[in-house]
Amino acid sequence: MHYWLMKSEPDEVSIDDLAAAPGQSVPWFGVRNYQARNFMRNGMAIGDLAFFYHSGCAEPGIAGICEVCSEPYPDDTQFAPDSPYFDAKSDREKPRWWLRDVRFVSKTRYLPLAELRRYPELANMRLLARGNRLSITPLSADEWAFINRRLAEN
DNA sequence: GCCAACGTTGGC
DNA sequence: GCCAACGTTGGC
Repeated sequence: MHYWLMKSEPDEVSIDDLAAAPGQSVPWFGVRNYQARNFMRNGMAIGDLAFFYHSGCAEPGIAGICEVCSEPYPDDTQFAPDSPYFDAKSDREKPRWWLRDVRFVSKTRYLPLAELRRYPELANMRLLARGNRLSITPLSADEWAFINRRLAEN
């Protein structure tokens, strides 16, 4: 079992959108970074849990929890010329970009990035590393447990 | 294989 | 809107 943090722009897919989706699950489309792709394709397993993080908004932070619920498969948007995620260099024989489906688990209290930064226990968290831009990052079991305790407060 | 230029991410 | 940091591209 591994733990993850997955960023989504709430304008595109928010935690509420995930909860309202058919089957309460969505394909995690649009990842165009090899490291993040490798985490999804090779690092994840069905049943892994992830924090659902809102980024690119006024106050970024953790908004809920989701669960990996499919094996990896090619991201369709890479083949759609009218999609912002279209990749002309990918082809169906050998797709570049892979994704998994994630399913809604719960909505949490909103835990802002600024609060995450205040906890010394999270000093080594990948998300908080200087200049980090990865949209999918792993968490240690300790980090996962610590954040869950903070979420249970208030 | 190096590295400069460029485009993108994402917090502020 | 700004800009620091990063990943990718492509010329050499």
